[in-house]
Amino acid sequence: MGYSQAQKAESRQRVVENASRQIREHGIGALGVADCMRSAGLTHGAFYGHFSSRDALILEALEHAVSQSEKRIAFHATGSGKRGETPLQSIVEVFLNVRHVKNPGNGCALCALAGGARHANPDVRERLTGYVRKLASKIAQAASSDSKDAALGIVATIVGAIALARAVDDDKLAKSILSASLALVMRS
Amino acid sequence: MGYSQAQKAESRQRVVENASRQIREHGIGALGVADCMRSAGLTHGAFYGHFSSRDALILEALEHAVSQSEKRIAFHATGSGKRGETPLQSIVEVFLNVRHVKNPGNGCALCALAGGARHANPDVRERLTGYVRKLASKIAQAASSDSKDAALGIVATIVGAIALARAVDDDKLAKSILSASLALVMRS
DNA sequence: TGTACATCAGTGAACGCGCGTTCACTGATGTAC
DNA sequence: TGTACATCAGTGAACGCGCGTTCACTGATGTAC
Repeated sequence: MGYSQAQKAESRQRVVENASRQIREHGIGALGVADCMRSAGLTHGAFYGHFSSRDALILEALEHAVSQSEKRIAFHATGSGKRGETPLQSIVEVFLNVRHVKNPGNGCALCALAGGARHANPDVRERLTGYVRKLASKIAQAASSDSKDAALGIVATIVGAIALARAVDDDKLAKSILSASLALVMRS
Repeated sequence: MGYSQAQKAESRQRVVENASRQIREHGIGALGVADCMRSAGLTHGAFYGHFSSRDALILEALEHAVSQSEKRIAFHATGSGKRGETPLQSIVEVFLNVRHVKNPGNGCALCALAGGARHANPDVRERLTGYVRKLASKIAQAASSDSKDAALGIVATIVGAIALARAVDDDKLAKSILSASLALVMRS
């Protein structure tokens, strides 16, 4: 039907963004070629004009999600949160809140994918590992007194709290998990 | 070829046990009907003589894994660990060790499945939610001074630490995650 | 500026494969006489 | 105790469906003259 080169770039962008949201929302395994093309207003046949394989899209979608998460953390790590909060509290509360639990598609890629990462491509694991390191480093920086290693414990608590809060079928329990985890992290 | 009733019960048991290991090792989505029958020395056609559907087996396999995990916790919660350890440390170290990270198939069902639970059946989520509550209660009991709510933070840290240590593609980083998480939990 | 044509983004049908499920069949088990 | 037969655990072929991938085709874009 005729499409300009600019439109192709936009299509591709839309597919990657939708896929990035979808892998966080429903998991990597749930990402279907036909689905993600349809959600971008295209038919599945056009897929291989944009990506060499489903795995290639997954890697791009992951990269999109992770780099978006990293940027968000870098922003909040400046301590530009509400007044009266420590930098550590400011950064931790970006993760440990009900909105984040309810919206995995726009949330932290690690929280959404950590549980299934060991069944994923080496490439996927590598990218997530890099993100773990960066996140720990930002948190160590915000806590200033802690070593980078100690920050890994905070990362683990955050990831576990979000995974559990999403797994559980009781909203009240989910909230308790969030607040208990926040308290545990801040008391350390 | 002729099989006794006793043999049928044994077959069923073998299938459930293998499936229980497999969902923890490779995820619920990776459990194939033909695979799990083959691993029990049978062909796929016999499956529906034992279970009404794949989902029914998944639920039984989960039940097997969870109740096994619960029993193990109940045992360690008696404080029968090594001398010189607090009951809390004794129970937490059942989870936070390298052997557990390397052997998901024999490990804690929650640590293995929490990440993917929100994509699972309501039945699966319900069973895991019950396990979260029981685990928190046992940990609160071991820590004695803490409220049951505070124990949820410890559960989150444990689940996150194991998920991360398994996700990451660097063994040294995995060990750091474990020790940092143990330190965080014990310092609380 | 206008015309001819090559390019290429997207379409939609088709292929191959794996997987959950069904089913007709087999043959030892174990009960009835 | 021995024989006849119904039961039923397990076999293996087949079905239907979804999904990743391929491909011949379409028609507007945008370049060459």
